[in-house]
Parts: sequence; structure tokens; C-alpha cells
Amino acid sequence: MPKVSQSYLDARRAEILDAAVACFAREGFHRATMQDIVKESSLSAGAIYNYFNSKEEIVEAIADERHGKEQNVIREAGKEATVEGALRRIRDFFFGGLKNPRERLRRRVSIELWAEAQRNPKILKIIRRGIDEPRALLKNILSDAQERGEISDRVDPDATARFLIAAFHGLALQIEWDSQLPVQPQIRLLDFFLESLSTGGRR
Amino acid sequence: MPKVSQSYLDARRAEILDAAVACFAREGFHRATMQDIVKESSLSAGAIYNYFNSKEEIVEAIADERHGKEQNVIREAGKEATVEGALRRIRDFFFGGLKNPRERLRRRVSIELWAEAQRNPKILKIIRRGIDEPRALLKNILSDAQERGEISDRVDPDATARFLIAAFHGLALQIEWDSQLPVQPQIRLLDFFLESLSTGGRR
Amino acid sequence: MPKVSQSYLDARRAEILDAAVACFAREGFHRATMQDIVKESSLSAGAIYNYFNSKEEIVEAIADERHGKEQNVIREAGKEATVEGALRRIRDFFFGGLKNPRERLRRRVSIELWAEAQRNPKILKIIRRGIDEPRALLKNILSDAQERGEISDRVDPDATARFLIAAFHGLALQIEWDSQLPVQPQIRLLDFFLESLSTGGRR
Amino acid sequence: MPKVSQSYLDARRAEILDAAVACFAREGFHRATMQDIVKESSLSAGAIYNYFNSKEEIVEAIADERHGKEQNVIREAGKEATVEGALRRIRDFFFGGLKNPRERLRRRVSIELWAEAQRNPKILKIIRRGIDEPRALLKNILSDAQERGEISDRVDPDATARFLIAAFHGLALQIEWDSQLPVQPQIRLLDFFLESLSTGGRR
DNA sequence: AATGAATGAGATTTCATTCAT
DNA sequence: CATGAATGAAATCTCATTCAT
Repeated sequence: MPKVSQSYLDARRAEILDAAVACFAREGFHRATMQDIVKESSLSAGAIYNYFNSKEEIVEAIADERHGKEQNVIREAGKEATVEGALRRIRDFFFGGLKNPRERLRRRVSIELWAEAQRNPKILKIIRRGIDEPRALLKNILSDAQERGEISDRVDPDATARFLIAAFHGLALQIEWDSQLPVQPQIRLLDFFLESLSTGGRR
Repeated sequence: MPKVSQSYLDARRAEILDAAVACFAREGFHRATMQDIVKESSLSAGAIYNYFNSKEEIVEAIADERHGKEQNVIREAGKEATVEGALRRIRDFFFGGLKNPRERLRRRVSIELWAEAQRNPKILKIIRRGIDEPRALLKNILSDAQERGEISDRVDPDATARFLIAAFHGLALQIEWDSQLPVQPQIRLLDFFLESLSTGGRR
Repeated sequence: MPKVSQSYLDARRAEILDAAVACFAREGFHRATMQDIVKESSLSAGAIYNYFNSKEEIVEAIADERHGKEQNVIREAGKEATVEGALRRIRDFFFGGLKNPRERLRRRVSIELWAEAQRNPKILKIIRRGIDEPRALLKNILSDAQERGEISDRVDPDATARFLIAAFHGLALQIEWDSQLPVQPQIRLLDFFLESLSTGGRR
Repeated sequence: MPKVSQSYLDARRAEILDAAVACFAREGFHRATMQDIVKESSLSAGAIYNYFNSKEEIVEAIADERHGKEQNVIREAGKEATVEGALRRIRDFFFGGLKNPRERLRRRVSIELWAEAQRNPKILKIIRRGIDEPRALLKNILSDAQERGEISDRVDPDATARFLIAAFHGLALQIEWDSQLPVQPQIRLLDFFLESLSTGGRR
């Protein structure tokens, strides 16, 4: 089956990653076996190794893919003119994704990645990039708003950006542990927090 | 002739858990082997199985121990009269722990536990208890403060409690990924957030 | 439309064998993979199987080729009139080959073949032919010399032929294990040995 | 089965090596599997890895053991007063070993080792030691004999030692390839060679 | 004839757990 | 209660060979 098109190769690669995400979400990186991935995909063990050199590399590719997607969202959000607009966008992506089963799988895998990053420098790097870029964008949004006098000078834009990301990560954990978690109150609280930032500047 | 004192048994058990935490922090649950724990501790493989029935059980015991400690802190914090006092207490425990190497190890392991909870119902239960109890306490503190008119009626005490815990978890992740992360701005931001809650009551 | 010239086919076949010798010398028969040979040659995996039915067959073809060359030398040597002349010829081929990098590769592979012969009857056969023919030739040369009274009656022509071949093989090993091995003393020793054969007839 | 004696451990180790020699002689290093060795021995796969870290290490241990034994023979031979005595001793060990089936197995494995040495530096080192020591001993024996005027000044003791070893190696190969090979003529030829050395000194 | 992706059996090695001493 | 050698199932990865294109 030689001389296949690039799109064929890309589709195979994507298929492997999809199968792997399913397995990793179900069993975790370490309990999921290559055989599981083989069964979940339409490929053989040997074929998978034509696309990835090791199980580790599959994990890394998933990390890459994951944070690539997240960065797109943040980048889009960055184009919004106001703090509220940008944050609302991120908030909607975050909470909206909960309805998508595929996205749920990927979030489970993300939590695995957070643990994995403690030992795998490549994954750590990917995750840090995934934090640093949104942080810089949020920071800029907040700084600009401060210059325009829209939000309080007392808040540190960088720390605030970091804090918001932290809260999203922490909520992702809680949702994972309790899928019944009511989401509306969190949305309202975020709104309140935003409001505090801006009204905080009044005095 | 299995006549040894209870304190001897307790000490051995604790030694195993300490060794396991060290190994798990270094290698993760899955990469750390029982042999690693044997080497790290002063016990033999067979002896460890006199105290725990499986590697899994060691992990669960660590989860238990961990959240036991956290709950103590929260409980202590609950005795504080004011929201600020309580949160300051939690905040200090959280950021103060960063200086303690042993505590750092335990936090690394906690992140592993978060991932593990996705597959191990016992650990999930322990973790949920570790969230629910502090949440209830914080909620009470916040409700009481609302009744006293100290903080805005517009904030949902339960959602706020959850959100704060989420932020702490998220910051724990970021600290793990970047031990250089500046802590002071986060402390100031938390103060600002607290202040917002109370001044949020301006109307 | 498989219309290609025989010389094209021969060149391809030779190319595969050259690539294989390079790989086998570098990695040994078992560690060298078909992929290695593919990379070393200009052919694809599938193409190689149009010329050889298996990796095994490539090994056998190399053995054939190798001993074909050696036999030519021996045959040429057999045309010499005197024992000294014949042996000098073989000696020169043997030690002279050390300067040729390609020949060095082939000798490394020969040693592999010696081990392989223990399991592969075809290779054993090729190797035995490679011993028996030169042995017969040397034997004839020696017998003739004995009849002419040039060398002692006390030496067994066949055993001597065998012994000389053994010494060449053993020296090939030593040269392989230590490429710095001084060659001149060995040449002089062979001369001394030859002389002994003739002077051995002194009584 | 803990707390076992050192002799127990030694016996197990020896058993593994014996099993490995049998397998390697039968199948070669690469075709013999760990499972083969497991079946040939009385141990399990896991147990073998308590004694050796890899299949490679087993091969190396066999090389060590092998050349240890050879060196003993040479060392003993070195105690003989005369060249004839020493060489006769080595010759007897060499040809005598042919009757011992276990020794036959080990020689097959030795040939594998010769090939393996081309890629494994540890084995190369062991083999070179196995050449260098006997060579030094033989050289001394020959030099001493030269000083006493027993053998010709024209022969280089070192080259002669090397040459004799080469001949033994080469004959080992031929015997391996043809177990019917007549041994007596070779013994007589060696005697003749020795005689040449000594009588060669007459003029 | 050539290509090279796919196959899948099989190889080495690991490791939680047991149990004779 | 402790020891630590033994177990053996299972995991990852390799590679000679095939065959649709």
C-alpha cells in the first residue's frame, strides 16, 4: 500500500491519536496498553510505530494537539476589545466544552498530562507554553484596560491572568471529579469577579 | 511470637508511607516500583505486605493521610471569626508549605492523585471528601458574614468556596510546573478579591 | 513490461549484496535489518525481494561470492611451479587484502559466516567447499614437491595444507580483533616454516 | 525462599550459564531466546534476571568463564620446563577436549563469541585477554629456549606464539565444520613444526 | 519491476506479589 | 514478623515479509 497521499498519512496519524485519547481517558496513560490502542484504532501494532516511535511520543503528540487547540481559543479571545468580552469568550469555551463528549475525553487526558509533566520535560514544556501564551494575552488585555482607566490600578495584570487560569484549571478538576457540578453559579461568580476589577477602580 | 508494640507497627507503617511518597514524587505512581519503595525504606518487600495488601492500598493510604492534614487546616481556619481571618489562614498554609521540602513532595503526589482519582473510586471518594468539607466550612463562614452584612449578598457562598478551592488547586499546579513562580502577587490578589467581596456590598 | 536488460538486473543484485556486506560488517547478520540494507542501497524493501527470496538468501549469496573469490586465488596459486611460489601467492593475497577497506568488510562478514555455518547447512557446504578445494590444491603442490624430493617425506601433505589454512583463518581472526597486529613477523615466520619443510628432509 | 547461601546462588548462576551454553550452541546467540534458556534451566524468566541484567550479560559471562578456563590451561603449560612439554600440554588439552561433549558445546559457543567480539567491546576485551596472556607465556617459553640455544635464533618468539594460537583457532573451526577431521596427522605435524624450530638452530 | 505501508508473531524485560525459610 | 528469591503474566517494541497500487 505504498505511495499514499499525505492526507492519507495525516488521517492515519489522527486516527491513532483519537484511539489513544479514548484509551488514555478510559485507562490512563500507564494502564492503557499499546494493544488497547491497536484495538481501538483500525491499525496494527507495527503500523502505529510507523507514525510514532514510542508510546511516549503519542502522549506528547496529544499534549501538543491539545494545547494547540487551547491557544487558538485564547488567541481569538485576545481579539476582543474589552476585558469582559475576552473573558466571556474563554469562559464560554471552557464551560461550553463540557457538552462535547470528545472534549470531555480530552480534558480527562489533560489532567493526566498535568501529572505527567512532573516527569516528562517535553510535556512540561508544552504545558508551560500553554500557560504562558494565554497569560501574556490576558495580561495585555488587562494592562490596556488599566491604561484606559477601566479597571483598578491596584490589580497586577500578570498575577490576575495567572489566577484566572488557575481557577479554570481547578474548576476543570472539580468538574472531572463531580460531573454534576452546577456551572451557572461559577459563571455568575466570574462575572462578579470581573465587575470587581472594574468597579474596584472607583476609589 | 508476633509480639511487637503498636507504636513499633505505627512507626513502620509511617516509614513505608514516607518512602512511598518520596518514590511517587520522584517517579510517579506507575513508574515507581515496589522495589524502589523497598530500597527507600528500611523494610523488605515481604515486610511491606504485612502492612499493606497492595501497592494500590499504599496509594490510598497516602491520599487519606494527605487529605486528613488538609482538613485539619481548614477546620482550624473555620474557628476564625472573620472571612479574612479564615482565608488568611488557608492562604498562609498553602503558600507557607512551599518552603517545606517534604510538603513539596506531597503536593507532587497530590497531583498524581488527581489523575488517579479518575480511575480509582476510593481515591475519588477521598478527594471529594477533601473538597466537600472545606467547601462547607468556607460556605458557612461566607454565609455568616453575609448575615452580618459584611459581604455582598450578590455572591453565592457555595460557588465562591468552590472557586477559591479551584484557584488554590490551579495555583498548586502552576507552582509545580514553575517553582520560580512569584508568590507575593498572588497573595495580594487574594487580598484584593476578599476586599471585593466585602466592598461589593456597597449597594 | 518487465523488459530490462540482464546487465541492469546484475548491477542491482550486486548493489544489494554490497549494501548487505556493509550492513552485515557493521551490525552482524542478526542485528542488521532489511531496512538497514534498504537504506544502504538505492532500492526499496519490495524491490530487494525481487532479487532474493529472503534475508537468508542474501547471506548465502554473500558466502558464495566470497568463496568464489578465494578459490580463484587458490587456483591461480596452483599454477605456480614451486611450493614457495604458490604459498607466497596465497600469503600475498591474504596480507595484501588488509589494505583494501572493502576486503576488510568482507573478512568481518566471513567471520560471521563461520559462526553461521554451525546452523545453516547451505553455508556450511559453501564453507567446506571453500576449504576442500584449496586443501586439495595445496596437497597436490606438496605431493609433487615431495616426489621431486624438494620437501621432506615426513610431512603429511594433506595435514599440512589443512594446517596452513587453519593458520590463515586464525590470523584473520587476530587481525580482526587487533587491526594493529604487525604483519611482517608473520610473513617471515611463514617463510621459515616453508624452509623447514624442505630442510626438514635433511635426513 | 530468602536467606539462601552463597553456594546456592552460585549454583543457580552456574545452572543458568549451563542452560545458556546449551541453547547458544544449539541455536546461536541470536536465535536462542530467553524462553529457550528458561526451558533449558529450572528457573523462571524473572529469576534469571535476578542473576543477569540482560541476555547480553549472559553472553559476556560465558565469554569470561570460557577464557578463564583456557587461561588456566595455558598457565599450567607455562610451568613446563621445555617448549615441547608446554606445547604438548596445550595440544593435549585442545585435542583431548574434543571427546568431551560439554567442551564441544563450549567451542561452538566460542566461535559465536569470535563473531560477537566484532561488535561487543566487552567480549572483544575478554577475547584479547584470552589471546594476549597465552601469547606472552608462549613467548617466554620460546625466548628462554632460544637463550639456552635450544631453538633457532631466526624465529620471532612473539610471532611464533601468535601463529600457534592462530593455528589452534583455525583447526577449531575446521573441526567444527567437519567433526570427522582426522586429528592424528595434525598432532604429528605440530611435532614436526616444533622439531623444525629446534633443529633449525643447527646452522 | 518498484514502492513502502501494513502486518502480527515473537522477542526481551519488568514487576507486583508470594511463600519457604 | 521478616526476608528476598522466585514467579509468570503482561507490556513495549521490532522486523522479515507481503501486496495493493
